[in-house]
Amino acid sequence: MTDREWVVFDLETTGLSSEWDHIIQIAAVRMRAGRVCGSESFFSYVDPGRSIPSWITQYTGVGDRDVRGAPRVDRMLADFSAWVGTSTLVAHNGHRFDMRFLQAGCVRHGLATRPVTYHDSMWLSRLLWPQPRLRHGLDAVLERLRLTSATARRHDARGDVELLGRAVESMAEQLSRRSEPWELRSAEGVLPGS
DNA sequence: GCTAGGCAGGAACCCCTCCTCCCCT
Repeated sequence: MTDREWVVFDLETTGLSSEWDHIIQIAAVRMRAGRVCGSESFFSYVDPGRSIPSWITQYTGVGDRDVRGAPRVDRMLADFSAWVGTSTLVAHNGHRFDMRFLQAGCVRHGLATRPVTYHDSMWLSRLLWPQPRLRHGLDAVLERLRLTSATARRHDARGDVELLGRAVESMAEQLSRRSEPWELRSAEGVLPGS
């Protein structure tokens, strides 16, 4: 499963609804052969074209001043798509959150799209720890893996993607050591392209 | 539009429908 290149990414947005809300920050790291390539990262603020709600600034640390002059979502998505190339995307709760925002951005701007394969790192967590009633949120996963960082700021895309990259690395390594067969679920989303 | 939207997964029940909880910002 780790023979393909993976791009682990995280979005910060103005809220939870891909219909009503907008991306304000994206960060990503590339993984090769199951290892995060520290030198290969992607980061951008995104101008949502409207004021960022104060509770979102409190939550993420991202305010109007940060996104002023930043690319709009259509430009960011095009740049991100070029950077991703043929890699498989990975995001935490990406199936229900991040991938929907990527799709919504493409639809909103009428961008031609290409298919992109993705995994949800929550699926990795459920595969590794299938016990019922176990939580699989990022905080719970980080706690089980005993992953902390003195520098990574949670709820900033750069901080979250640093921690998520290490979590994905660790979970993939633990799964690869298993003797019994297993299969990681994948799905198809979209990025700009043709 | 604003602290909220919507899906996944389980239960009950027989193949969909309903319910509850999770998880992201």
